[in-house]
Amino acid sequence: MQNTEVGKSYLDGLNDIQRMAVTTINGPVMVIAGPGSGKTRVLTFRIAHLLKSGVPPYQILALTFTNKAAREMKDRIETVAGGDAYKVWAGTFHSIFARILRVEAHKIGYPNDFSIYDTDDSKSVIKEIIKSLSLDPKVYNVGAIRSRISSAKSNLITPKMYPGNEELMEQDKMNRRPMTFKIYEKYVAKCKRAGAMDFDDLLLQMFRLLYQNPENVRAKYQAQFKYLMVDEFQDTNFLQYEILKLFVIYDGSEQNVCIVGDDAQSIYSFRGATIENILQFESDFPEVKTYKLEQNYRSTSYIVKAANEVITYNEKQIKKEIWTDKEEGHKIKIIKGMTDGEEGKMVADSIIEHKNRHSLANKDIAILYRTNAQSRVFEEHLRRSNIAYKIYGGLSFYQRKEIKDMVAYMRLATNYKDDEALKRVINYPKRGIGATTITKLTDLANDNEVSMWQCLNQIELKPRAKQSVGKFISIVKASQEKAQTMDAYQTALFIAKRSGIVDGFKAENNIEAQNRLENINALLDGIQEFVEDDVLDEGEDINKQERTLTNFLQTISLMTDQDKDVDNVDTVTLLSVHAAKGLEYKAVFVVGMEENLFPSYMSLAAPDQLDEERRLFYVAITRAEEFLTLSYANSRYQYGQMRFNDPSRFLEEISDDNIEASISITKKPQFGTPKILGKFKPIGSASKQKALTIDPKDFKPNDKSEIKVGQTVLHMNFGHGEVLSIDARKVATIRFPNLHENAEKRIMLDYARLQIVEEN
DNA sequence: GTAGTCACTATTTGA
DNA sequence: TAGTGACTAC
Repeated sequence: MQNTEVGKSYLDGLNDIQRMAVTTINGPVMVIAGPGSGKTRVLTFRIAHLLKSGVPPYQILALTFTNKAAREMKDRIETVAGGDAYKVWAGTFHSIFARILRVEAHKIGYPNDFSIYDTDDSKSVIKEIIKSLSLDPKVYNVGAIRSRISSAKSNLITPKMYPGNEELMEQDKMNRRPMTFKIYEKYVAKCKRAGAMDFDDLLLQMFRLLYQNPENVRAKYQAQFKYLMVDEFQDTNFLQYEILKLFVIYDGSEQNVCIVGDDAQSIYSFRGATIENILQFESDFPEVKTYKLEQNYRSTSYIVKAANEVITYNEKQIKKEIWTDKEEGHKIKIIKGMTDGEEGKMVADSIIEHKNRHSLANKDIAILYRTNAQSRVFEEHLRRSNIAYKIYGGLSFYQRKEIKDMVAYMRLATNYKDDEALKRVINYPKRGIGATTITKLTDLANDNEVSMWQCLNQIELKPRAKQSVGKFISIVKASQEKAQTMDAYQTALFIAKRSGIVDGFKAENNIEAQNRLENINALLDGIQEFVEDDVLDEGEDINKQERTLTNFLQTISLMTDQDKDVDNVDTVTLLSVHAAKGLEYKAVFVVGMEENLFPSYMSLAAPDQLDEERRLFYVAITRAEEFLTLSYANSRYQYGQMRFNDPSRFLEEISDDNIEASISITKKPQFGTPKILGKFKPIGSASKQKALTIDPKDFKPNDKSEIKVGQTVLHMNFGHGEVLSIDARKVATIRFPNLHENAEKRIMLDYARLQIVEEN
């Protein structure tokens, strides 16, 4: 195809290197894209360019890591290319593969309606296995085993191969978990029996599907996907790369594959991502053309310089230096607090200052931290300063109990073998099926190596239990029938009623039940929307598959809370550095810049991991467009006790030229100062401060006997609240206006620490 | 079978 | 500290 035939206007906005990366569409291409270098632009324009060059959209496969990135890409392609751009196969690895597996799964022995097990489901399965093998659950830590299994899968090590791998076996022995291989074996068998795939399976089974079916499957998809693109390639693991190769490397392949990534932003090695893939790519595709995008369009020069300085401390890296032609801008600010509380206050104050002085909106501002647990202090001070904020991370909608319960019923309706779903709701709402019955059931299922559902009719039970089980069976059967005859919304509505979940909440009739009910309604609304989307037709996304219940379940299980629609409320954003990747803000606060925290203490021993922390810091600072503030505290509460940390080594890696002069870093820790925190604080100053902030040292809880109805009290976490009632068991209902609208909490006076602020 | 209590433990990131 | 899971008492 000649460029001249193609409308050129969209290429005009690109710099030379970007344009090369966009227009080199034949053969393998590698784009190393520094932060803010227009990576997404290149990807989308490249796809647009393919389309305009006459490539049919369904021949293009673009893989990303997050739904958000995929959606953004799709939206932008449509703007640039229009037409049937939505037919491009763009999505996350997991969602694209799930989509293919829905069609092909039966060829590798799974039902096409397979369930998708989330992390909780996997853990629950593993837990049961550990128990059944009579292993000590303290030694055999569920989380550790799960990640062990996950990484085995990601490296294509099957349960059969595992015991033969000396390195793995040796590691397990050292960790006193020599039976890990056995758990792995049972885990895989159990998931298979349940007709379920976990997240890793979506990749692994995709690989198996292609690998084992060279003629009738692999060839088909090789022929279909003529142009492949992978975003954030540095985050791919071994398995993902192997799948990519199955798509691209074969006799007669044109090898039109383009990977985009930045080794300096590789921050997911803990979950199996390996930079090796980038190096490997160069040797697997010797013809590769490499383009380095080094011009940064995002940040002002002090920030760019600081980023470059920091990253040079890492030894392993693809040589590159980002640069900008933007003005120098503002130097980087460093804030130091005595305590984490003070750090929070200072950051909140600084945010106000930024807003006033530089007329920034809330949404221009983000607070980035290493661990989600750090968000609390900042929430508190933002709330006190009346700054609207939102937090990424934490419990997402689909992780709420009532939602998971509903989803479990829906899963059973589409895949009766789904043991995890069955266990979740067999006695929910309570219908008198107790531990004894469930144990019998699991034992029988395990002994016969079938799903629990298949045993339901066969276990011998006392009449009462039998009746209860019968009730459950009839609910599920009825739901299954509905699922086959009605649409997803009708089915869900039916389940909500027939299961008794809705009635249960209605009967409870308190605020919490009310909330849960609302959540269920929100879920139902969501399903309805999902169903009706179909009617709109000429839709936008490729996930416009049939609007079945199965597909709805798939969509939500692959969704994360970062996929929540970003509503247009003007709020400050609080999020972990990991979650911030790919985002940008005018003003960024990177907080908790302390040794043992950032870098995390888990990383200090291993140089590799320390490098990853540094890349993480690199990602953090390059999120900032104009203002970058780094903060730390001399002491902070961690795990319920006061800890003292040195300022982060990363702070010293930025040269003074780029840092605002007024504050210099205390290089030596000052252990002496905060030792006797709060003990001798004059009483007068306490009341003055308390309206703005709760410092632990100003918090003087009253005895539970003094708490009375009508008082205004102060709670360390929830702030001010009004005591509405106290019942006989000394449980107080307190309304905390600061939490969210009319949030009422039931607080046990025996345990809570409350300070009386006003008598009434 | 359930609710309530107690003790323990985990402390990183997330699809 | 807070969240969870096991245990105990009804």
